[in-house]
Amino acid sequence: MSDQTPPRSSYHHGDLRAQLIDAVRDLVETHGPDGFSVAEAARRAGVSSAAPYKHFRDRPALLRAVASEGMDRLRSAMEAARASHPPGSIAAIAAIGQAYVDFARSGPGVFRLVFGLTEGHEEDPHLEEKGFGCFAVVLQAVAAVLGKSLDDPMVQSRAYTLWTCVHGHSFLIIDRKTKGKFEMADEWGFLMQVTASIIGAE
Amino acid sequence: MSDQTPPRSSYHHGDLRAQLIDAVRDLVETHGPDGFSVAEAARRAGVSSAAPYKHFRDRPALLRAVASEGMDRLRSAMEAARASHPPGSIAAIAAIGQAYVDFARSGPGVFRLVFGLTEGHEEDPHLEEKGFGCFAVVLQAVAAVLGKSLDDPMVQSRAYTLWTCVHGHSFLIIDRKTKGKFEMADEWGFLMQVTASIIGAE
DNA sequence: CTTGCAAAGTAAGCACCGCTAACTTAAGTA
DNA sequence: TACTTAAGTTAGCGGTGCTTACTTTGCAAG
Repeated sequence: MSDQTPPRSSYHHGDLRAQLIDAVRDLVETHGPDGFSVAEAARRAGVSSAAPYKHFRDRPALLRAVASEGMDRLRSAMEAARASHPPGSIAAIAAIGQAYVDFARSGPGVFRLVFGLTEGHEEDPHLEEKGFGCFAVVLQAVAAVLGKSLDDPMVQSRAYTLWTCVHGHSFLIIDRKTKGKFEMADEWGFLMQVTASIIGAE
Repeated sequence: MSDQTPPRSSYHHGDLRAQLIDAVRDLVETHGPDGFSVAEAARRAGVSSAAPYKHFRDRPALLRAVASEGMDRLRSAMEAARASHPPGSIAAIAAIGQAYVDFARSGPGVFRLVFGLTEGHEEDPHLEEKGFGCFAVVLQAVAAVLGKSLDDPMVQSRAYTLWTCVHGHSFLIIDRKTKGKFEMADEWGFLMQVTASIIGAE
C-alpha cells in the first residue's frame, strides 16, 4: 500500500534484500504466513519475480529472515520492559510478559512465524539460539527475584511455567479464542497476579 | 501411504467426503497445514482434482472440516480424562491438561489447525462454539474444585489461567522450543504442580 | 418399468505460484 | 581499460486452486 513500485532509475536496486523483508513482513501481517507469496513481495519491491532468489535460496529462507528480524525486535522489547522496572521485582517479570503479549498483538503474523515451526526451520540453529536468548531474559528476571542462580532447577521451572502462560495467552488472543466470552478487563493485573502466584508457589 | 488409489469400480465414489477428510488429516500431519494441497488429497482418494469441490466449497472449507472433527476428538479426550478421576479433585483438572497436551503431541498439524485462525475461519461460528465447548470442560472441573458456580469470576479467571499454561506448553512442545535446553522429566508432576499453584492462589 | 432430475464424477483450462536456466547490465578492481 | 562477478532480466516448467461444461449414475415419481 505504501511503496507500490516506486519506479527505480538504476538497473540495480541497491537495497532489495531489506526491502523484500519489509514487504514480506507486511504481507505476512495482512495475509498470514501462508498467504504470502514471494512473487507479490517482488512486485511490491518493483522487481521481477526471479530477483528475490538472488538474495534468498527459497521461500522458507525469506520467511526465516523475517522471523529472525522479529526475534530481534521481541528480545529488545523484552529487555526494555525489564529495564523499566526495579531489578528483582515481580513487576519486572510481568512487564516482560506484557511486552511479549504486546509483540504478539501488534504483529500476529510475525509472531506466528517466529514461534511456529514453519517449513524448513530445522536447518537454522541461528534462529533457535535467538529463541533461547529471549527465554534467557525471563530466566534472568526470575533468578533475580528468587535470588538464585540461572541454572537452579527452581528458576528454570518457574520461568518455564511463566513462559507457558504468557505464550498461551498470546496465542489465544491473536487466534481470537477469547472473543466475546472472555474479554480481559485488566491485562496488567492478570499478568501481575499470574506472575505472583507462579513465582510464589512451593 | 495406507490407501493409495484403491481403484474403485463404480463411477461414483460413495464415501468421498469422509475419505477426503482422512487424507487431509494425514497430509496436514506430515506436511503441515500449509503444505497440504487439495489436489494431493484428491489423488489419494483416487479421484480427479476437481471432485473435492463437489463436497467442499474451497480449500479453507476442507481444512475447517478437519479442524471441526479434531475439536470433537479433543473434547472427547478431555471429558474422558476428567471422568477418570474423582470429581472435584485437582487430579481431574491436571488430567484434562494432560489430555490436551497429548492431543497436541499426537497430532501437531491438526492441533495447529484447530487453534490457529487459518484462512477463512471467521465465517464459521460452529467451530468457535466447539472451542468454547472444550473450555467448558475445564470450567466445570475448576468450578467443582472451588465449589462455586460456572459463571463465578474467580472460576473463569482460574480456568483461563490454567488454559493459557496448558495451551502454551502444548505449543512450545510441538514447536520444539524446549528441545535440548528444556526436556520435561515428569510432565504429570508439572501439570499437577501448576494446577495446584494456580487453583490455590488468592 | 420407464423417465427425468439432481448428485457426483470427469476433462480441459485459466491464472498464479515457486523455482530454474540462460542471458544482460553495471559496478568495482587489476 | 578489460575482466569478474553481483544483481538484475525474460522465458518457461510443473504444480496449484478453482471454474466451466460435460458425463455418468442412483433414485424417485409417474
